[in-house]
Amino acid sequence: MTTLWERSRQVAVQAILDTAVRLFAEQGYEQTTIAQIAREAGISQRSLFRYFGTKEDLVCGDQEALGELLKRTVEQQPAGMSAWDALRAGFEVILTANHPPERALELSRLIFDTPSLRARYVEKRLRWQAELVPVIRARLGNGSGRLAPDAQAKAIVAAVFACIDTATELWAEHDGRIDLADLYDQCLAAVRDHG
Amino acid sequence: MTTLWERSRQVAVQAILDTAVRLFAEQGYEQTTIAQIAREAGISQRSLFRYFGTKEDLVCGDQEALGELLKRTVEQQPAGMSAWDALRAGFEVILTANHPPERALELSRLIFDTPSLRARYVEKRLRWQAELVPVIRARLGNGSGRLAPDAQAKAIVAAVFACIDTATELWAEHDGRIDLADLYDQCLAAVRDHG
DNA sequence: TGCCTTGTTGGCAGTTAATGCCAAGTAGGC
DNA sequence: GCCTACTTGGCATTAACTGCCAACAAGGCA
Repeated sequence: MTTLWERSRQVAVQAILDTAVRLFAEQGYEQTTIAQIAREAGISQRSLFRYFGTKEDLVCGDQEALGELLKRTVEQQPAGMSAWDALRAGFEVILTANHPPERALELSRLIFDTPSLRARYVEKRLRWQAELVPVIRARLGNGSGRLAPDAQAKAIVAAVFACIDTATELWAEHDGRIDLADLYDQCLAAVRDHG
Repeated sequence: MTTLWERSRQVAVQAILDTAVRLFAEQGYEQTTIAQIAREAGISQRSLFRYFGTKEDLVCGDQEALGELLKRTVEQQPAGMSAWDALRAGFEVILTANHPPERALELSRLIFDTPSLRARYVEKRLRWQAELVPVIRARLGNGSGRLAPDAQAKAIVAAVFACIDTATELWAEHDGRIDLADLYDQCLAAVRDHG
């Protein structure tokens, strides 16, 4: 354990993150400069960029870790489970592993209200999607469609993420008062149920 | 008609676009600077930014026009047609209105391979989605789901775009040898058909 | 305890995309 | 031919990044 270095790093990261989120909420994302965040967090601009490669990572940074968790969770679902149910189980785990709802709400609003942030957020999610495709592909019965199983998996994963995204947006719009998992189920039903 | 201005503008835009796409293909997007494009297209950097607000617009620029066309097309579908079919009709019109397939393929590859470009592309598509939601909402039968019709429309539009995106990516991966509309139908079937 | 290796920090200069401003030029109406 | 309207290009500036280097702190080792 590289104890002190490790620990002071954690402290610095948290301080930067808190400062950044506060300033973004107060002044808006575009109006807040890296210089200001660094100044108020008591760190040099250069070091801030070492912790967070880009300004967007201050908001979307921990997505990397969640993506890994999501993939592992989906993989570990019982073999008989359908692709849809496995993905839904993964989504559920992410929900509980996420920030406290108060901050998650704040971050979601920030992301959905700031085009460049939303774009970056979607881009990170696209990487999750790519990693999930082989996992889902393994779960598909092989007689079900004309489409190559790989493409079929791609479409299913993309649709699930579209529902996750839509549900999250609705959730943020309603200030978190509606259960996110419920919203997801309803979005999926709107897409998959005919008639 | 503001003839000469209008015409020379068209010429300039086309020259810039050709130069840019060529350089992007040769050296990659990130490695090509605005200064180089301006120099080789014989225009000042300042004017280039007047024609195309951002570097990304050199690739994703004409999306604006397509979004407008998409919305109008979907609106004009017969009243009895389902939301899904209306969206599919819109998609089909866009396909025919797009660039010649050779260039469309090149642009698609560029977009899918360049994270910052893909982010911007997604951002534009999200704007199309937002504009389509009220149009689709008007087309929904009101007894079909627990979800508020607005949310239902949002989910459907998001899912359709997920399929469009997936189909386009597959199409680019197969060098345009598979029909894009077919791919779309198959993606949608993979998502909507149960069993 | 005192050194030495190793990894961290901060400042500085430089690059690139993007924006505002102003002076110079050019098309088109009179 | 002149005047107005609009466009163009150069200049300065900002903000996000990146590379480089010198100062420094942590932890191991004698």
